[in-house]
Amino acid sequence: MIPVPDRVTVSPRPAEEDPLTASIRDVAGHAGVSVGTVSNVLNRPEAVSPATRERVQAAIAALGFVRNESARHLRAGRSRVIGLIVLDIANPFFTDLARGVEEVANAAGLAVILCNSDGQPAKEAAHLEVLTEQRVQGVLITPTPELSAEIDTLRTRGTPVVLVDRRANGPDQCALAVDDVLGGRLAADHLLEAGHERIAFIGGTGGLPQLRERYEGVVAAVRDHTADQDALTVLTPAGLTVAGGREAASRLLGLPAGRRPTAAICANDLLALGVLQEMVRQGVRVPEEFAIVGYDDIDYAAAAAVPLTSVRKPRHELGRRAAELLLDEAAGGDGEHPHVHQQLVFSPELVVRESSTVRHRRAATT
Amino acid sequence: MIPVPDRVTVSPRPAEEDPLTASIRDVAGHAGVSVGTVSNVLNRPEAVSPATRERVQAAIAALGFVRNESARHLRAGRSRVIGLIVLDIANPFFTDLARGVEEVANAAGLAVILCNSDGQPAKEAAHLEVLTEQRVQGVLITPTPELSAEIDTLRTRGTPVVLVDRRANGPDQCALAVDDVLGGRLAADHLLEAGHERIAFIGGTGGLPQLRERYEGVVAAVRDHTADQDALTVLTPAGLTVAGGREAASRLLGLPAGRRPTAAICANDLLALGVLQEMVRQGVRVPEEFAIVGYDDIDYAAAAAVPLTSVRKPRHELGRRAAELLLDEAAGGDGEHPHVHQQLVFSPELVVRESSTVRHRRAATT
DNA sequence: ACAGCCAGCTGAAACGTTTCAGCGCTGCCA
DNA sequence: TGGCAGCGCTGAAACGTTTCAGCTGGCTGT
Repeated sequence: MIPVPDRVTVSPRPAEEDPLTASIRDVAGHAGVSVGTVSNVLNRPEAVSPATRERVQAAIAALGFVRNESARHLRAGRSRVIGLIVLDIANPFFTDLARGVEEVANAAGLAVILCNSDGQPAKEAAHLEVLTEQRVQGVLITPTPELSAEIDTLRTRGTPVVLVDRRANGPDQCALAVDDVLGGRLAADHLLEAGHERIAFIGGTGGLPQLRERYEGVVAAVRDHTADQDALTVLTPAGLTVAGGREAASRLLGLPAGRRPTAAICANDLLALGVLQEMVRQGVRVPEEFAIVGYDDIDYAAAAAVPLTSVRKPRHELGRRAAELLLDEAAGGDGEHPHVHQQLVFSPELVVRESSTVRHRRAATT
Repeated sequence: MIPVPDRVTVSPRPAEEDPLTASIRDVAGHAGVSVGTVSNVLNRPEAVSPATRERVQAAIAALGFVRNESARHLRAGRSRVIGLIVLDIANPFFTDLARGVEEVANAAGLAVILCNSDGQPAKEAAHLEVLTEQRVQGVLITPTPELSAEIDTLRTRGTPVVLVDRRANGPDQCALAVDDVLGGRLAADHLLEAGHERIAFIGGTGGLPQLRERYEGVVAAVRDHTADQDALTVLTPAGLTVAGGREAASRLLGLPAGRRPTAAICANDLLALGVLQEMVRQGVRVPEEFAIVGYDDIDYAAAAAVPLTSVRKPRHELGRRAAELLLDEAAGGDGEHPHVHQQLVFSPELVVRESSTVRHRRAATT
């Protein structure tokens, strides 16, 4: 025998409406309708008669009611948030990318949780954990070198994950990459054609696949051009930062003049800025005595001591398209067609500025 | 007569555990305990016997269970997210600030939703609305010029709002500001003492209070130094960006040589970089023919064509302290003392580099 | 006149947690 | 030996939504 209360009072909160956090129930009470009707006004206004609708809207305004997303999400099963994990929030490449993501997400009514992994797998994992707890609709990530198990875990839970500036391992996931082999080749060809015979690649050969690709492109171009084994010097900086570039440059300057490269290709623009800064500080004239090519073409590349030649990536577009793919995957397609995983590869383009050209061939700055 | 079902089945989900989204109930079933016990393992592990605890933890691992933050928040009444709204995500000043915020928030187990208002009140309002719906624990904001009504609304709801890089209107709220009058004065004094008699202030006199303060500091310093009414020229750039700086510089160069300033104080470093870039492009030597002082001392200031003299603000520290104040306010104090609203004012400091000094007085670059 | 239908609304279940009253058991003390 | 405290656990309410079956009353068509 199940005991049944003879009368159930459904008003645990005081009749007095609490202005701090009015709920849909308070609105219903205030407007003299049921909670279901208030919900309809919010989500399917056309299903409610104009008179009632106005009454409810007046109550909403009077009480300052704002939907509780957590409750909404709990019931509806899907949240209105996406996550974005980048490698270095201080790198303008990623803020430009983030801007593109935010534009698309906001237009779709979604909030973006922007996380910074600083290239550390532990931080990345911690952020993924938080995003999982938040049950985000999807995650955009520029991952650390090893694709972590956490990413797969998230995907098996059914949360879409789109890789950004990184190739997918297989066809079962969306990814947006840039053809960095081409990028490296463009940079090297440019320097080799200008007559440089010894080139440095600053960025190392391991670590991030994006960097390895750039290195491979450089190697291929150099090999096509010369048989000299010493034509290419590789330096691995401490970090992909301005400071890392400065330190690499001073190492270059420590080489005996005969073996010292006359130009450097840097794995990103921050490194290039650091190299430039150190060269100028040591009295080395750029580009006359030393040419520099950067990568990413961040806005500061054009504003540098000597405007930097750089390999441009469509960072804003990368962000926008990534967000669009994520939303499409999260929605299961666009209504007509089911979602199909795409692996997009963008082509970079070389932007020639003064840092790699003799003054009389000076290019117009952007 | 209320109809009563003769038997209520409480198992709407299949007995088969769904690996996609195991709930606390699935874990309880798997471990042979009640949901309350699972919750205790998660939140008060010391209240559960070791044997049971291990059994539950094994079930959690086996099912890949991850807490649902929405449900947790709904019940507990407080979310584990804070919001940060900045004026320009592309400005490194704000990313450094964001980094400081994230450090503190992550250490406290909170996620940060980073929003970009782009200086537009409408975007700011939209972001505040989303953050309200998310029931964030608090909001850090560098607001657009007019403190919007939405901010007050949020505060009356009981959500802490801390103003960042902005003075509070009254003592009833936390705010962290920088003494920008002092900053403007430092910059102007530096140039005046170096012998400059005509100075430009690039940044306008209205708009953001931070900029107005910088302007006031400059005005005060100039007035202390000379009675010449024409000693100060004010330019209002289209935006606080590199492009805005370039455009302002070309306007300066359009002035008749006799009235043209010999130095500029820029309201931020992006403007200063733009001015520098345009000057160099037009063949004006910096600092010999034209001196430049920036503001914020972002990392790129030191890496510029001519390393920029700039007014340094403690951006990382600003972010950290802001987050700490917000957390303290959200927690209602530190346990011993109740929260007291604080209005912190940081002092900026002038970092002299080459852009404002003749070469032989060259300062060491950072 | 009556069946049938529809628009417009109500009321309750369900989402996944946390919290808390309460229950049974063990061991201690009087 | 009986009472009682405390440990470890259970079970259900509650958080604020959305969703959906179902109710009511007015209108239409025959």
